[in-house]
Amino acid sequence: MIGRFPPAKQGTSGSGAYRASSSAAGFRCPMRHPAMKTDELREKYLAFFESKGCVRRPSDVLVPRWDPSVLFTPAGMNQFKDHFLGKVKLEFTRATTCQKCLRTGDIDNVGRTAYHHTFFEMLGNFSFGDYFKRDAIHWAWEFLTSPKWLALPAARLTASVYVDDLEAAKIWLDEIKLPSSKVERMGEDDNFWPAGAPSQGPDGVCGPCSEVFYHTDTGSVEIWNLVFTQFNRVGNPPSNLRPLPSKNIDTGMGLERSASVLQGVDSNFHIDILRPLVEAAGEVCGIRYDPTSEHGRRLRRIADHVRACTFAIHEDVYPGPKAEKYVIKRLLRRAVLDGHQIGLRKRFLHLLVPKVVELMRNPYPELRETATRVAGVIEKEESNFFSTIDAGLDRIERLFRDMSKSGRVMVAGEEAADMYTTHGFPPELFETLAAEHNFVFDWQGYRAAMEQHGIESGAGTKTELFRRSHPIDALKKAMHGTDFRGYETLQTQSRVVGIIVQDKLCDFVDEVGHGQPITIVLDKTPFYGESGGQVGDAGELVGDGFRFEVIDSQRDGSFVLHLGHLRSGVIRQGATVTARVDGERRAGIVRAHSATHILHHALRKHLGQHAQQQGSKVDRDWLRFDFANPRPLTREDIRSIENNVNALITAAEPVHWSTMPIAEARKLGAMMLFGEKYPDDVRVVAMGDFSKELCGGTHLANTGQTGLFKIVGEESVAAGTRRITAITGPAALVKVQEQEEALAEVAAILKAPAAEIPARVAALAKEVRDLKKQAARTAGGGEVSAETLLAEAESVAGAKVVVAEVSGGTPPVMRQLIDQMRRKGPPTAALLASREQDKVVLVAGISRELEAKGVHAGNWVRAAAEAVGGSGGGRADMAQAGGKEPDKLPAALEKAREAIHEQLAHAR
RNA sequence: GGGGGAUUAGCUCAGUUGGGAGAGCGUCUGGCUGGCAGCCAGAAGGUCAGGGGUUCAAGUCCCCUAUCCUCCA
Repeated sequence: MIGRFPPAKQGTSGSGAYRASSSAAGFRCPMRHPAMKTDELREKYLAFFESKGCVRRPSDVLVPRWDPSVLFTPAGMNQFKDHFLGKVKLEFTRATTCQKCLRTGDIDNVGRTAYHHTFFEMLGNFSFGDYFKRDAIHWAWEFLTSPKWLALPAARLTASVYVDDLEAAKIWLDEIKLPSSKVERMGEDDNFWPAGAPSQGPDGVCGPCSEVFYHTDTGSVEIWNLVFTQFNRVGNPPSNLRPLPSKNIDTGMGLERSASVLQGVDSNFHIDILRPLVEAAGEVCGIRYDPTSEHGRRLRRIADHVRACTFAIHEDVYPGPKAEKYVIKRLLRRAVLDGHQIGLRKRFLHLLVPKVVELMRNPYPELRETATRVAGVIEKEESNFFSTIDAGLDRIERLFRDMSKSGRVMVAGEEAADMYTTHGFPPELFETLAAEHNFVFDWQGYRAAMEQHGIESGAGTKTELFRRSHPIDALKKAMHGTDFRGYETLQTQSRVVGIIVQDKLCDFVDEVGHGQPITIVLDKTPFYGESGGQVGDAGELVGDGFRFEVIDSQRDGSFVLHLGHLRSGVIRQGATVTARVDGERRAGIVRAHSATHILHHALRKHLGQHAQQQGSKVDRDWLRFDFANPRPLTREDIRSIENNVNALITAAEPVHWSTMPIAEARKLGAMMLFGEKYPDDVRVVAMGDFSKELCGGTHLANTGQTGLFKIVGEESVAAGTRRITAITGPAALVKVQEQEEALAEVAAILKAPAAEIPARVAALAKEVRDLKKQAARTAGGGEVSAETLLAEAESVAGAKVVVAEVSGGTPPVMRQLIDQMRRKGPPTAALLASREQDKVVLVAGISRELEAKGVHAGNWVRAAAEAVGGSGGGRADMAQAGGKEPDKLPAALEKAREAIHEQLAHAR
């Protein structure tokens, strides 16, 4: 895009208002007022569109777990997908946001160009069937040029429109009064969303767009993209663009780009919220930031990546081997590698986290709350990466030695690719090391090998880009959701508003004994749909002449889905039912859920505030809780955490809950997870004065109702994350009783009191070990010794020859005997054999002198083994064989004598 | 989701067509010795991740499982 227009010099004689400032490098045009801060730009934008009736919405999370089609939020419109698709009942029809985004498509350009980032912020305004092209264009123009807002000189601005979008062109020309030379018409590859959609697809919602450019003396910057989604594409051209009944506006204005224009700097990395970070990166790397140097590029990359990772880790996305976690790991390692190539040999990246937090504190004050943990996670990953490099260095040293030995001068691309894919060793570093040893590095071969690796890894599973439509969508248009009454009651009188069988809405079901569960939606319900880790309720729906058994409850948005089976009668749309939750089951779930909160508190008290929840699952008197901790818990840790939880249960602290605006909950210090997007009003569950958590789940009235809490497992789920499994109430009691029972059985077997069992078992284990050793020492050694065997030896050609059966001789014993004979005297050749059930074992050994003469123990023992239906082999001085016919052992020994005579006769 | 690799003494690791489980550091014992990883001698310590298979014979080859590392999507 850069440079598509000639510099906008029309109508000026190249002087006055456009004179580039010569004082500060990078300042291309003089500002009429002090350069606008990025924070101010962000706020002005949102305020401006609020004044146009848009609802100001907070940024969605960076990692939208609710949206399986993306790993990270890629654009401002992402949180409004369902709004655009008409899938939800709208609470507002126009909105404005500043959205944090992360994209890795252009990752290789980051640092090299002025405008590429992985992490960035996007200003946007959105219309869902409300205002359209005229307002969108007029407002964009007003915001950019009005003295009250950005006050950019109109002469510096141009627009582009889609070639067939006469409507947009007309607005720019006739209403905004841009000269026709400043309105460029572009094809579908540039000015259509999705790019190339009319001819290439995909089918679905699409539309032309219009971009606004700002021109400096050296080039132009695209600062705003207005997308007019007005068509539904159906099939191939021609006439495949059907007008949508409801037209939408989706706009995006890059915050960093726009700030760079307002601040008159030549790169996004030089605006007020980024340049200090780039310079801080220079500081921790011990160099001064020079924008034009190779190191300058590296510092910009470090700044970009550390910003991205800080936000992602803030939302609990730790570096790891899968999906979004892997993206973060790669970003971190790239940044660390840049530091390494600048010359750093120790951890440094984590030192930049405070700077990120400081520069972003106005829009994202919550970063402060996790800064320590974020820095810790980054430091850990840095240190892992350095270990990876160290381990790789050993391997590479070995490779270099081999290469020198064999006279090779080029590091093969395959070797480099193997070092990278198997051991994580970066090729850039490999190349540097190779150069130091005067080896050539084969980049071409490396790339080819990596491409091959990509093919072999396969495409994996393709993520579903568009969620398939669901019958629930029809309900979503009609009502906001199911009214959940399960906090106060376990039984309601409800009305059936939806019956879904195999993904289709039905009017009634009368088939009793159907296989697949069917789904019932009610207007109100006491059933808790699975969410927040708590499993769904079970129970029954009973109405006039029918009974429906609910085996599970799920949630879809704000709807509760009752899954189960019709047991009798006919269930109809509109029928009145008594919805009744299985109270005993729910009670167990509630005990486990409240215990989870108590456990969370105890973990943080005992291990430190970093031990934050990473995920949980709550079932009937059973819970699984994942939390951040760098090392396994000791038995003492577990014991004292368990004690702490049980003490808080015994204290019988009251449990209260209330709903309040999220800001108020934050003020109260309620524990919240930053990877979640919370509604405007949140539910806060408080226990005594020790725990306050945002939580939608169901809880006890008093912690004492938990009964007993018992930890039954502690394990690792990922680097830096541990998992505790625990049980509560009756289940905990049963478990303890079972263990008591098992212990009693063991005590009975040992005939020892329970308390003495450990000592008794230890003594038994030692005894077994000692007996085994003794047995090994005495086996076969009882009757025979090296001396007795030698005494019976015959002399052949100056050598002693021993061929004998050693009853009960195991291979180690026979080897030892042969060793003793060889050490004792003259050159000796010995072959010993023993029977072992239906097998024969043969061991042969010869003195070095005989080996030097060409006698071979392996050949010898093989010759003998053949006589007992086996084979064998080994080294020249010691070999081993086996056979399967013990009866023929005497013949084998005879054969052995012949064979050794033969060999000695031919000895050199 | 897929590819590659690892798992051997308390720790770091070696173990090469399948044939006697090793080194360095650490520990213990004895001796020598004024230093910063002091030196010498000796010893203890292993279900070669677990399970199955091939073989006369498996740390080594094949299959499965677990855990970890690593790359790709």
